[in-house]
Amino acid sequence: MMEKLNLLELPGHLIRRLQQQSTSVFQERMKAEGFDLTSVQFAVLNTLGKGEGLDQASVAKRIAYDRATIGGVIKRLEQKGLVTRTPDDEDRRAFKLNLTEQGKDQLAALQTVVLALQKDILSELSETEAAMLLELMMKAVKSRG
Amino acid sequence: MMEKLNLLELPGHLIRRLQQQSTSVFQERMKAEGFDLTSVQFAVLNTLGKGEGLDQASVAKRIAYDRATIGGVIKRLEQKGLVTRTPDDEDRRAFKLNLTEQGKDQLAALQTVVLALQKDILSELSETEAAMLLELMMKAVKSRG
DNA sequence: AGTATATAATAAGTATACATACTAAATGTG
DNA sequence: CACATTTAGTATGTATACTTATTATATACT
Repeated sequence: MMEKLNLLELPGHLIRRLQQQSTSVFQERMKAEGFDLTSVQFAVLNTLGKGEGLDQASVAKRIAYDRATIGGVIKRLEQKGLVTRTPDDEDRRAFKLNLTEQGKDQLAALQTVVLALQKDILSELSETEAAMLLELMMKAVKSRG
Repeated sequence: MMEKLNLLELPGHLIRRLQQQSTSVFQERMKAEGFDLTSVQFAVLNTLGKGEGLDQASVAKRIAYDRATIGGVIKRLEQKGLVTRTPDDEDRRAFKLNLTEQGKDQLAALQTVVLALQKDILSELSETEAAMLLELMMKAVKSRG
């Protein structure tokens, strides 16, 4: 008689729970501060913050998403008036992405909020433990970039 | 001039990347072994493995999902012929969930595969490091159960 | 018993997340 | 230049993941 795995102690389950906690904290904090942005949307906004006129594929590569998902995210950011899409003269398949003034303002205002909220995600850990976890996660993530 | 956050070193990003890696490894391995199940579907199957005749809400609570999501997952498991839903005589709102013979077989066959694949998720880490990461993740996850 | 509250499941809506396929355009090679 | 391959973006389809609302049923309380 095969014993069932104790799922709750396996890496896969714990990682998912942590991700769940992470997005949950992000959403609550953002809402509390009066912003209407998901973590993915913020990630894209932040990536566009340097004003390099990246295209969608480049953004996707930088933050490790697939093109299809990022396409949708950018569409929503455009609808919110935070991002503009301009046809790229040098590559007629692509669009150059840039923040609107409103997008820049939001991004600036968000820096403090997002930085602070990151600590809440790991609020159960001490400073040392959190640092250790970050270290291990960075090593564990195969950066296939 | 506000410096943009280096997203790539924040907990939120690393956790998401790890989750991405986790589900990716899970899917590849399952496919390679000839199974057609997602990690969530396996989690539900494994939870039902004890044969307690749990209902959807109980399953959801155990593995920390919301009811709506689990509803869909179970529907798909039912369509695959792995799970049965029987009206609960004691609570006419609920359904008792049980594995079919095929479900039990799959679950048994999956134990080794899933256990093995968990190591691949953290293949960049040494045994000691992986253990440490697990430890920290368990502590970091607020088990609001 | 009658009523307020809580709960199980579903429905509807939004937002990821990714695979696959397709179109248009760019690039590499002979 | 002709042709094969690659790439940018979109479309389609499937599967989470969660919120809010709704319906039916239970439970608690008066």
